[in-house]
Amino acid sequence: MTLPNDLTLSDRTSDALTAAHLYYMQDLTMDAIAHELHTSRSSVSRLLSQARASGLVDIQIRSPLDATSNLEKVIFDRYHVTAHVVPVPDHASDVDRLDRVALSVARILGQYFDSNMTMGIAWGSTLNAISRHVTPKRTHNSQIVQLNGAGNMRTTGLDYASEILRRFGDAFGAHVEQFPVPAFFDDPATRQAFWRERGVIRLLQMQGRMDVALFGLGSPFSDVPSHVYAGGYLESEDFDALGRGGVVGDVATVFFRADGSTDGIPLNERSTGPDFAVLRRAPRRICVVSGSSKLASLHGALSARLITDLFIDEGAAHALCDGA
Amino acid sequence: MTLPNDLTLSDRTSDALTAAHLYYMQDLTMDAIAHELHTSRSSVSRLLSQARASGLVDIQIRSPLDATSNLEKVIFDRYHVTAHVVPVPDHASDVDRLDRVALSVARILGQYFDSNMTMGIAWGSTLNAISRHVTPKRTHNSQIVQLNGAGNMRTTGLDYASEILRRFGDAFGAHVEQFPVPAFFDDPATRQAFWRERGVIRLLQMQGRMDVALFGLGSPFSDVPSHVYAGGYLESEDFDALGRGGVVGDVATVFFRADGSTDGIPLNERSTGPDFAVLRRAPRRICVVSGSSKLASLHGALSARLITDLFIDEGAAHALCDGA
DNA sequence: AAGCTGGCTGAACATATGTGCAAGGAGCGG
DNA sequence: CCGCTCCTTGCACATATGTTCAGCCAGCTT
Repeated sequence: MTLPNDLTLSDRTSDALTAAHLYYMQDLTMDAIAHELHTSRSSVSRLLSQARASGLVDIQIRSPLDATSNLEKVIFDRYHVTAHVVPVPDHASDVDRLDRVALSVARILGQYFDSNMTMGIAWGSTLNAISRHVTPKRTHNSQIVQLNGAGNMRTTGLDYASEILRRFGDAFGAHVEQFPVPAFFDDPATRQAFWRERGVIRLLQMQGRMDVALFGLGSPFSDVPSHVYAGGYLESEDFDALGRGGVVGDVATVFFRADGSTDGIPLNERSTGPDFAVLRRAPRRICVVSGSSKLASLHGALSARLITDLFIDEGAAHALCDGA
Repeated sequence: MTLPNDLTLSDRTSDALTAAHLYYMQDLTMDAIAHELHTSRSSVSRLLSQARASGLVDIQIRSPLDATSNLEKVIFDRYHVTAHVVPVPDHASDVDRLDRVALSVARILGQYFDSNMTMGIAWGSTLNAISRHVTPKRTHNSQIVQLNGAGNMRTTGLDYASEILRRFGDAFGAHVEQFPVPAFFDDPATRQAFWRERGVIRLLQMQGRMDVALFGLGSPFSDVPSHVYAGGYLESEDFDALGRGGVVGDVATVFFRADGSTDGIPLNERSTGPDFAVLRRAPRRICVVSGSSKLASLHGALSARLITDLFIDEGAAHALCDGA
């Protein structure tokens, strides 16, 4: 029994690691582990929880060809996008769907993000849900950058967006770069002026260097409007203009039509989200969708080639495949 | 006995995959999953067992720096070998140790072996124990090749060795190449003759192309003699000769001294195991050791530079570090 | 068709695991 | 030194999971 307390790791983490090894690699019962670690069974249970929650234990599903993979294959063939279909029962509510897709994304995200990488992150109910579950993974010299501003007439949006960003930053040990601007400027000229600020330029350059982008979809005219549309960011006249312009959705507050085009949509001139050309520079662009109400929006985003990896609930995936 | 799963996946496997996803990715309880899959909770329990046993679910421990890693670091610094120290309680019996180390190796082996690879495998109690637990992993165009013959005066050894090989082959979907010769020829000349046979040459060439070699250690003069020394492979005169020659152990029935040298050991002329020069050609050479009685043998194997990756129980690891 | 076999199922039971809670201990500021 | 907070622990109980067993069904033989 050596007790040398080494500088690197706390006793607790070390015990958690040993416990995890004994439990997952050697199939001991918690009782047996408790005995080996000279502690109580409950403590072992807690150690293991911690080990899982802190990402010490990494559980993956190796999917050779599963039920959902038929859908995944169809989607790939049709849209050239790597799909991850999340099984969800038909009767699940929209909130359920969102939560369950988000949990799956949160669990798997570590496989996409690593040291020395930059990840761009949007905000909204989808990202919020994901952020609450991200499985931690230690990385070095990596960065999280906010894709679009979150302020509006009533709030700076900092509380909401920065909380989301912070959760990702904590989980990956990454530096977080916030974007403290409103979601939309009132005047396009203000935006242009801002965009000449050195601090802003630095952030935009960072967006240009993204390795991974993570975003949900906005869907203005569906039964379940997204955060942007319900949060007081848009005036009713803006809303009307979107309708007239044939807009079907947005990614990071940049709006697009069914064919994926963004030109001539006035609101985009005032938006702080990244031009799609910038977004498309990221080699991996992960889009998370739950609920069939976002289908029109999804079609648009696919046309705009915004997506390389799609996480989607089973129902919506079916709708996507059947629909077109 | 047939493994039909090609394009279509059996319902059962498909369900297992879905269940695994729901259980491990979405944290549903088995009860909830049973409900979604329209089956009973017990069936879900069984599905999940199957999913784990068949390698559909892959659980890894991401070890940043754990308790055992002190030892691992010391071993690396001193011997330039990547060590995996398996935690085992001090009071564990030798059988326990072997089993637990073997289980750990079996679980992690899939990380070393992949499609289009060739793995060389020895036989003995260690390999036998490992073979009983290998976690399956689907690979293509990969091969398992037997390192040394297993026959002796009484038996062809095929039952024993081929059973071990078969288990690995099944687990990885790999082609198995057996080596149907005795462990030791009676006359060196017979061996030389055999080695000119085309079939044997093919097998030896295969050994020369190994990507991974997996072996335990023999230890002739310890309290717990290894399979080779107790199985009727050696005459007592052979045994005496080993003692006089300063032999401390063997790998795949090729004997070596404390300094790692093999020259001038008569028995090696009759052995069917691979020359160490051949063995060392494999980029990864995984040695599995349990129990401190193999320490002398281990030192010799380290001197001979036979090992790149070492799996060892905690007690033996301590002894290794304290000893020298 | 009857009889057999082997594999699968869910109910009931046996274990194993998760959690609320009260108690104890370390750190800290009076 | 006290009294406070915050964190940890193990117990006891509540849940969740694993396993046994009898019954069922499909496929096959007679």
